[in-house]
Amino acid sequence: MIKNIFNPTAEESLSFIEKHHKSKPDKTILLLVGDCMVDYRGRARSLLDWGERMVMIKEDGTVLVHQPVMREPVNWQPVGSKTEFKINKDKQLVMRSRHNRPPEKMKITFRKIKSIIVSKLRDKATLVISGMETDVVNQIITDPKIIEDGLRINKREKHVKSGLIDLYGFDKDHVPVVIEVKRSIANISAVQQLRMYVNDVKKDVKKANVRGILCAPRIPDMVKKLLSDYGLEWHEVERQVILPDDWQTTLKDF
Amino acid sequence: MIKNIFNPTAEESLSFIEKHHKSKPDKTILLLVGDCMVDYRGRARSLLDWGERMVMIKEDGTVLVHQPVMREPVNWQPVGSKTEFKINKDKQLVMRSRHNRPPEKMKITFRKIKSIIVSKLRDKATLVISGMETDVVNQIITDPKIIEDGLRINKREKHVKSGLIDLYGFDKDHVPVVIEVKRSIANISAVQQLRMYVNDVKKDVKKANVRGILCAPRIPDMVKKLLSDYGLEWHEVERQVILPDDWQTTLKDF
DNA sequence: AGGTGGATCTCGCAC
DNA sequence: GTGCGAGGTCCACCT
Repeated sequence: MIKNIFNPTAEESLSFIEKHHKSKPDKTILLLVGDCMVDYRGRARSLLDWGERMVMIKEDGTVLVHQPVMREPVNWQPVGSKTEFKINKDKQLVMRSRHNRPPEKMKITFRKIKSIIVSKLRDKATLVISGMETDVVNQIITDPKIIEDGLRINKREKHVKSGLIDLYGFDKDHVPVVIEVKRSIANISAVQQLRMYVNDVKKDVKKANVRGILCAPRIPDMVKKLLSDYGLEWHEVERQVILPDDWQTTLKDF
Repeated sequence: MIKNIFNPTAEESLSFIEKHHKSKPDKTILLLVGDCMVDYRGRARSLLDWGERMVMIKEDGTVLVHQPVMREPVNWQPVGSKTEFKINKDKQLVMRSRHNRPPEKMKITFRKIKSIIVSKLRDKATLVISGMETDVVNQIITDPKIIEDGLRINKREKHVKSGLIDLYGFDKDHVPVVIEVKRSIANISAVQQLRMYVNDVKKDVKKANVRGILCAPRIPDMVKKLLSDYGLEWHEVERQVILPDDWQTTLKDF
């Protein structure tokens, strides 16, 4: 199902929306292309002056206002918002969207509407994704010798005073090992983080000898130097992406 | 300018896109509603099975794939991507988008197209927003007794070895004070950050007595406990939002 | 429901 | 260009 109207007046827009969207906003998406201004009040406040944008209302109540550039919507309302349409005293179409907890409201006033589309979208697929930090962590758990021979991983997400250790275990000489994993370039704050964790563990286990290893696909020289200064280690890991077997055929003809 | 076509075949879609979008992709946005699957390879990899979605190509090359729910696009390409359309051997419309540095590519295959819209969007407005961390920082500079009586702010964005101190000054007893400002909920890493800054200042000024205060609209009990453990202080600040004067009239009739 | 941390984060700013 | 931090972050996961 798809319905559309082009260059409608405000009144035509309102009756179109009431006919095709209002009774089932949770079953259809609505697209509006037009010249509008946007007022927002909630966690912050903003005002966006007149301009032509694409407005989308999704089935879950999400509202997105997209300018002609940028990945991010310039304004939006969160999942669970309720949206209503009216005609104001200047005969303009006005859209008001409300959200509770956190309280947020957005008002969009249209002075020209180029197009409205209402459509049902049948989509039950969920994204299958790979290549995230958790994948690297899982990879090390599955095969600890990626880091070094004799390493045994004991715990994932071990809580210490300063935060959460990604991986905790012992090396072949039974020395405690703290591993911090980063999915992209490691930075100085990762070093500080690792340093704190190692100190926490030293106190917890009452041992002076605790190793700390930073794992990342790339570790800049400055960071390596800092790690050396603190007696910490590092390991550059290949960020390999594992996909289900039946993907291979799909991907080869990219 | 706005052009549209409904329930086109793959061939009709291709010629419509070539006619209305291909020659000026940086001057028009393109909306596609249809049943598609998405392959993505780049910083990560993903596969999204068949389903009906809304695909948008913006003037800057950004591509967004939106499912019927969620604020975030399920797939996307960054600003600066180049997109091409073809018909595959199964007579399906295929969209390929490429990006350099970081290398990313996305392939969308359509098996049914419900609607295509091409439109020019004239929009020169930029968002006026308020409620940022700098506001709290400015507020403290303007009126330091918000934190405590006798406090004098000496420097904003003071550089130390570990980073950038938000606010630096002295209390009524001339003891150095380091203030770290967070605009939302303070977390454990903010404590570590403050702790390092205080240590850096202790070394710099060669004094054992340096105070550290964490300012945030909300500070969880666990974080407060950690601050106490380290001999640091905190101050929960009201996050006030400042708007230009001429907004008041616009906002009052929300 | 609230806390915690990752993200194909995105985006802006300073160096 | 690269690095760093904020965001109306969003979002999933866990307690």
